[in-house]
Amino acid sequence: MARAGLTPERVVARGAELADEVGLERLTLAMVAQAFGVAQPSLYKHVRGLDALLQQISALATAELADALADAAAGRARGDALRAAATAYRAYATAHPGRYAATQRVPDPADPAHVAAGERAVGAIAAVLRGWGLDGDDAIDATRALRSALHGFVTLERAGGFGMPQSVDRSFDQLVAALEVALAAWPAPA
Amino acid sequence: MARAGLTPERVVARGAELADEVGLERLTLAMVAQAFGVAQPSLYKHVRGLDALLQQISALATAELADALADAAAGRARGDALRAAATAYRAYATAHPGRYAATQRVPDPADPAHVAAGERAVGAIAAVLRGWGLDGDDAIDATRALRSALHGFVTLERAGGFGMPQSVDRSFDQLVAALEVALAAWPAPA
DNA sequence: GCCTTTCAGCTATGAGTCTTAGCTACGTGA
DNA sequence: TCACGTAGCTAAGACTCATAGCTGAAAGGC
Repeated sequence: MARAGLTPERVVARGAELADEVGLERLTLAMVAQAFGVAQPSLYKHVRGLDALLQQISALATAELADALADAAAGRARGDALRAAATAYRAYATAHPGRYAATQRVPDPADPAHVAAGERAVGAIAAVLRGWGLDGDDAIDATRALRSALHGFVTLERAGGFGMPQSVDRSFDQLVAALEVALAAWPAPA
Repeated sequence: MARAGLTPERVVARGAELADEVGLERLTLAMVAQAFGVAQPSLYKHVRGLDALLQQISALATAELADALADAAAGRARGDALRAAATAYRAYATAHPGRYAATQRVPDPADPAHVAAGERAVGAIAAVLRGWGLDGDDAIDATRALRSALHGFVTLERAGGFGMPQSVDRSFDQLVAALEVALAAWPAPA
């Protein structure tokens, strides 16, 4: 029997594709194995198990998202950077729902690349805020607010939480515009 | 063998408690059955299956959350109502993580009580916004923004997404204050 | 060119999940 | 008191992840 030529990287990449297609929570080792035309236990030669596979998909996705955010914000400032990064964030979550869901897993401290990717992603958002001169605790608060708004919007959108027929695109534009208003006044008066 | 006295309501209630303890995604029928001292297939006399149980936990939780939001906002207006509702939202998600996760399931159109609970929850948030005189598409956009910010914050918080040591409580207060700023300027200028 | 070693992928197996089928005996209504 | 409905049971099947141990293809040393 000819070898299938599996590698950890290929298994993770295929797993990420399948997660985007069927949803992260429905991803199964049997599915990945079938995609390679291989018996399910064979995957254990390349991945420690389902949980490890999910964690590595998370690492991959976090790195991709960080890159997308950094690319979008590069060469822009203030409102332009905010809009570009927000749009890139939503676009990634929409194009790669399974991967995006995986990014919500906390990085394994034992995986330096994963931890670094997480820091790059948060850093890309924090960098956008630097245009408003925020630092210290204010920058932390604003970063958390921005992440919350974006994450909340894309997950609600994806989950079908916006039932009304009105344009979701318009709502997103308004959300981003509102964020800009809030940032201009940050920190908000008590 | 004495009957255990199961009912659909008791099964759902116990399921919700267990979901809060172990996490919604780890809730298992075997667990619920064990909590009642009953064989696992016995549950099928009261619940159509795991997915139906999760859906009914969702209905229960959505109703509870809607009540909590309505109670918090009752008798308050504008900033007071916003702060009270936001605090109640976060408190519910923190106290009942499993139930809160269940609220993200889209209501089954065939379950009118569930649909109504969802509308009550969204309506409670929309009612808060009425203090700012929003209506039409603006109200929809603002409701979606508010839901996104709150949902995003509590899910990131719960998932351990706020790794920095700075106070999460303070960040939440700042988020709510920023929402108030944004609402005062709604719709934000393009 | 041959032999050895490594290891990728295999089969077999076990524990756990949800789910259905069919039985039994408890509790209730007549 | 008796019959019926049904709550909860056991048994069984299809699926999951995971481990153990085998086999044969590929790669390296001489």
